[in-house]
Amino acid sequence: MVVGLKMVDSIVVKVGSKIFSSVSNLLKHAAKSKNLRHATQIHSQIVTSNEASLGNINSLLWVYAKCGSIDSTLLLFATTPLASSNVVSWTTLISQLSHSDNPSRALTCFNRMRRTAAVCPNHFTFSAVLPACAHPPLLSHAQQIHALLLKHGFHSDTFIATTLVDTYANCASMALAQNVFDQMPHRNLVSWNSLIVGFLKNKLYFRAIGVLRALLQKTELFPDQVTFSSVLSACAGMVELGFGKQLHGSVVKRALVGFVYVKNSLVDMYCKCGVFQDAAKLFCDGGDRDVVTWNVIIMGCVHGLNFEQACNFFMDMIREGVEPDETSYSSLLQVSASLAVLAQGTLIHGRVLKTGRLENPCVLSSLVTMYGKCGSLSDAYRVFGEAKDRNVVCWTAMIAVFHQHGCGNEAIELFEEMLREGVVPEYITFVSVLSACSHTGKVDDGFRYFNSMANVHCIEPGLEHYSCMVDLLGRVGRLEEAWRFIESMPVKPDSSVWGALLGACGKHGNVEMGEEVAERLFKLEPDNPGNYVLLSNIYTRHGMLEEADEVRRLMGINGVRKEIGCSWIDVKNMTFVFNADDRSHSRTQEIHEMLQKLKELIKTRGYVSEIQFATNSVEGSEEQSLWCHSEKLALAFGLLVLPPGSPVRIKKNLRTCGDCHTVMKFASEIFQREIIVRDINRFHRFTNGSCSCRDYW
DNA sequence: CGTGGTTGCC
Repeated sequence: MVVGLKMVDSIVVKVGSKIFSSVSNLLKHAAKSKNLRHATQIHSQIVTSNEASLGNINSLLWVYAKCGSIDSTLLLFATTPLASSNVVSWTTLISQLSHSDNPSRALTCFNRMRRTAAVCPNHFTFSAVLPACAHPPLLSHAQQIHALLLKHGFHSDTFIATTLVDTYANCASMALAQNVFDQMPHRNLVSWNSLIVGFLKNKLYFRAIGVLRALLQKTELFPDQVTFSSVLSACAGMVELGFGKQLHGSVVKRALVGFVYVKNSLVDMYCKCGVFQDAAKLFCDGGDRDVVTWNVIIMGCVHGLNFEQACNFFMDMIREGVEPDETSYSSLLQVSASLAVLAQGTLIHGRVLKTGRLENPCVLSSLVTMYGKCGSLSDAYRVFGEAKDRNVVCWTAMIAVFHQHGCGNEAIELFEEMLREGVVPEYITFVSVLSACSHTGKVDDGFRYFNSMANVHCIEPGLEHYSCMVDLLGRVGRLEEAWRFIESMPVKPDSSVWGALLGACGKHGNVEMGEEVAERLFKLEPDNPGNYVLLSNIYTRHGMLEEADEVRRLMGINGVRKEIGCSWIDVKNMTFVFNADDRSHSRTQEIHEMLQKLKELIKTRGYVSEIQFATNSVEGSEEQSLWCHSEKLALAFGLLVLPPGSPVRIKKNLRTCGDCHTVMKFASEIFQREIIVRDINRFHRFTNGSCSCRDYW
């Protein structure tokens, strides 16, 4: 805090209780406190007292850099001719620009320095400018600077060559990085670590481990905490528990577990490898923890679907006085989304706003997804629409939300808008877009987008995309084409691809193909009850009851059980859970009376029970078993206890059944209620007798 | 040179 500025012969300033008598001390203090106001005061004093020596100007440039004020730096530079002929001044400017939001200005400056000012770069200049090209689109600039530093003879400088390895790695050019590394006459541990980190950043985990092996075999160097936190991260990426445990041993032996970076990597490695107990043991070892340690363990819970435990850790974290950061909020939003608890999600949204964290792209995308998964399309779209910066993940999230809510056309329109805005789509974006095409029956558009993946966007389609295409063809009944499409795939079809085709066979009642596809699926995933149910339903619909029974027997032989249908509904602050055939609720009597009344009402309007959905029931009692489905029980309860006119929100653990879907449509009209059913993969919003999914799910 | 992170088909 500047208490007073007093001019004597030289500058004397009282800062707090300390007296500073030289410009250089003043500047040091300003740099340390990052006080921009203080710096500008010194600036004007330097100018008025004629102390604008090159040394002072360069120090001041450095202080402005510390304060992060690019405008001040540029102004000082422009108004001081002395600086424009000095390599230190230029280097300070370039370094600051390299680390700014728009690093390409550092390159412009670098070129101006050489061409216009004819100042020769030194090795500080090279290490300042290289980070400015550390992005894939700027690879050619990195190569130009590489050529230049070869000309200046700096390539054998260990520090510069290491910076170059890092730069090429950040340009996603590991071949070039490796080449520079191989030609280095001397390598220190930082050089080795840079190469490891490079492979790590480019997800070439196996190569990162390979570099560690070479480091151990070929050199006398000792890997340090940076080495270990990086290779552990590679193990986490590979889900390689065996080697990860070995590394843990080395970490203990070398007494590096006290470094919080190393510990965090270890905890994360155990979480990602699915051994949460080992992660928790390490987490609780009494050593240092920081916000990342907490985030890692919280994400570990989310990964293991232990949502309640994730919330408990989050509360412990706050109790221990650790301030949650963007990652913490993003994880908690994922919890709210997974549990579809809108109230909790909204609470976190408020907290995010209060702490000014909506700018963060991860938080933003998680928030959009949370509202989507909690059933509020309008809130998701509002958050998306009001966002300032939207990256491809955020767009992808919104596209997916539209799709989950049955708005396939809107999803596709949004994708087109995204392309018009110049946002580059990625792998997952196409999963949602192709699914949207499938659900809206847009076969030609689907193929156009599918082909554009490789041809326009350089994305190799994966199994997820192939499944979408099979679904796309299968849904509109082009089953033979779908089969041929599978045969033409360059990769081996997996259960998701065959599963899409079996679903289509079910929808279109193709017994022969269904049998053939189901046989493959029974081999690929004998434990998945869905395939048995689908085939059995195909048989039932064709009156092939013996064959249907045979499939049920096969299920028994293979020890596969159909998951019990379960629906739940929130009333005030209580959650009421209904299993199929549930008679445990105290108001069961009223619930069944309500259902009986509903059945009679809708029968007069043309409802015929769709008994093919009555699986697992004794012949003759199919209709009765249909009316004991969990979502119907939850609906009846909701109609009984919720105030008239308020929406009925039901969540279900499985796909909703066709008969229930029909009943919900009728009920929404008769009771003039909005009924929202979230099943395992989408939302059904019933209003006035129709569903948002347009009966296509 | 270093830990954690957002989005998905069915």
